[in-house]
Amino acid sequence: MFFQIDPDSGVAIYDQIARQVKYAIAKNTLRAGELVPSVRELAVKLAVNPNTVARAYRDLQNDKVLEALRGEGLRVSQEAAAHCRLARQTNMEARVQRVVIEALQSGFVKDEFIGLVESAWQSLARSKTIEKQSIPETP
Amino acid sequence: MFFQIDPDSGVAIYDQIARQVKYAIAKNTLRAGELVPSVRELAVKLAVNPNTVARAYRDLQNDKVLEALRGEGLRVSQEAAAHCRLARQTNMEARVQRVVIEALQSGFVKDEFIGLVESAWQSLARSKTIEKQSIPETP
Amino acid sequence: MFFQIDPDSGVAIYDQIARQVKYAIAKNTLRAGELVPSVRELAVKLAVNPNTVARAYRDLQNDKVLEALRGEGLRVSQEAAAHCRLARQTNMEARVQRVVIEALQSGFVKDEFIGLVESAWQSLARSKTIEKQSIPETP
Amino acid sequence: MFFQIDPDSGVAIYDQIARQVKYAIAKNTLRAGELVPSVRELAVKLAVNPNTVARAYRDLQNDKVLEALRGEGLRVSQEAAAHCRLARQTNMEARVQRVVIEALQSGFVKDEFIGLVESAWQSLARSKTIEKQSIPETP
DNA sequence: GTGGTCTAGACCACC
DNA sequence: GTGGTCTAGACCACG
Repeated sequence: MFFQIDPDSGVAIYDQIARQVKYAIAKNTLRAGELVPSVRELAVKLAVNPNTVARAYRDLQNDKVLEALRGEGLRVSQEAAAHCRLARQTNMEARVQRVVIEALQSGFVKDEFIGLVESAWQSLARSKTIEKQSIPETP
Repeated sequence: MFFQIDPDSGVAIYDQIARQVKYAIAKNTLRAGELVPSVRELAVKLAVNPNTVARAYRDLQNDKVLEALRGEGLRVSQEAAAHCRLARQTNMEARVQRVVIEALQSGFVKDEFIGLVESAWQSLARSKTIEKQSIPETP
Repeated sequence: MFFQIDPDSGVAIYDQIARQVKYAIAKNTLRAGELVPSVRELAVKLAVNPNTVARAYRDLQNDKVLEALRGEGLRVSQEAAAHCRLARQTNMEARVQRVVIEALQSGFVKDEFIGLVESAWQSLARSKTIEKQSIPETP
Repeated sequence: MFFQIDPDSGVAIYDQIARQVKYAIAKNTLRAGELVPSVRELAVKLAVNPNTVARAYRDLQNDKVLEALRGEGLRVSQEAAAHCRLARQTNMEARVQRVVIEALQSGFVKDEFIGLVESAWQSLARSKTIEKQSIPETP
C-alpha cells in the first residue's frame, strides 16, 4: 500500500494505520467493495507486528469501515466513504481546535497564528514527497 | 494561581502543569526571580497529588526554567524567559506543522483549511473563560 | 544484571542506577542497540521499587542514552557510547577537582595528597570484589 | 572572616561553615582560646540566615571544637586543634577513597587517574585566589 | 509482557 | 515551612 508509519511519533501505530486507511477511503484511493491488504501482507510492508495491523483492522470494523468476508479478507464497506469523509472533517476540526486553544493560552494573537499556519502550509505544500511524509504527531 | 488542568485530556498532568508554567513565564505573568507556588500548595489548588506537581517542577528544573533554593522554594531562573519564549514559538510551529501535514494528507485545500482555523479561532477567542478552558488533547 | 546499589550511601538510588548504566555503556558492557533489563525485572534484582528504576531510566532517556520501544523495552541509543564516555571523563574530572580544592584548602601539599590517592588505589584495586563495592558517599 | 560558601554546591551551608572552621583550626589560622565571630556577625558576612550559622556552631560544639562562654561568645577549645587535624586526615582519606572507588568502577586505570589528579592539582595550585575558591561539592 | 502515569503516604535534610 | 526521595499499589496504552 501507499502509506507510512512512524513508530516514534507518539501516536499508536495501529492508530496511524487506521487513520491512513480512512483517509485513503475519504480520498477515494480506496473504494467501497475493494479488499484491503491482508494483515500479514501489510504487516510485512510496514515492518510492523501483525498484531498491530490486526488491531487497526479491528478498530476499522468497529467503525463499520471494513467488513469481514469469511475466508476472503476485509472489504471496504458501502457506508465507509460517507463515514470517512465525515470523520475527516470532524477529526480535523477537533485537531484544529486543540491547537487553537493552545495558541490562545500561550498568548498568540490571531494574525501571528494565521501567519504561522500559512507559512507552514506553503513550505509543506510544495514538497513533492508530501504523500510520503510521516506524520510526526506529538506525545 | 491562574491555571487549570484537565485530568482527562490525554496529556499527562505533570506536562500540563509544566507547560502552563512556561506559558506564564513567556507571557510575563511569572517573572525571573519570583518563587513559584510550593509543591504542596499547588497540589492542593489543582486537586492533584504533590508528586505530580513535583514531577512537573523537576522537569522544569531540567529545562533550567526553575532553580531550587534549599528550604525556600523554587525560583524562576534568569534564562527562563528567553527559553520559554523560544519554546513557545518552536512548539507552536511544530504543532501547526503536524496538523498541516495531516490536512494535506487527507486532501484539504488551503482555503478550506484556513477557513477551519479561522472559524475555530473566532468561536474560541470570544469565550471569556478562555483561560479556564481545558486543553482537550488527542482524538 | 551486574551492578549493586547501596541504599545508605547518601546518593539517590535512581542516581546510582543511572550512573552504573552509563558506566556499563562506557565500558562496552552494554552496547548500542541492546535492550536494558525491564523496569520490573531490574527492580526485583536490586530489591528496589519499580518506580525508582523507572526514574533512573527516565533520566537516561532525557540524556538520550536510552530510547523507548513501545511495548518492547528500552534500548541503548546509538549516541549513548560517545555520550557516556564523555560523561565518564567529565564527571571524573569534576569530582577530582572538588577533592583537590578541598585538599588545597585544608593545607595538603602535593606529595602528601598524591600519596593518599595512591595508597587508596592500592588497597582498593586488589580487592577482587571491587565491582561489588558499594560507593560510600558523603561523610 | 576569610571563607566562602556556595549555596548551590549541594553541600548544606551549615556544613560548609563548620568544615571551614575546622580547616582554619587545623591550619592554625584559628587558635585555641580565640573567639569565633558571633552568629549574627558571621551571618551578615556570609549573607546567610543566622539560623544556619547557629546550626554550624552547634555542630562544632557537639564535636567539642567550640565551647560557649556565657555572655561572651564561642571559643576554640583546647582539644580542637588535635581533633581538627585528625578530622582533616580522616575526611580526606574518606573522600579520596570514594572518588577512587568511582574511578575503579568506571574503568579507569591507575595512571590515567593519577594523571587526572596531577593535572587538576597543577591547574588549581597556581591560581592565586585559591583560598577564595568556593568548594563545588556535588550531591 | 512492556513502559508511563498517578495516587497515597512516609521520611529526610534544609532553612 | 521548603523540596527530594522512596515505597506501595493501581490503572492505562502498547505490541
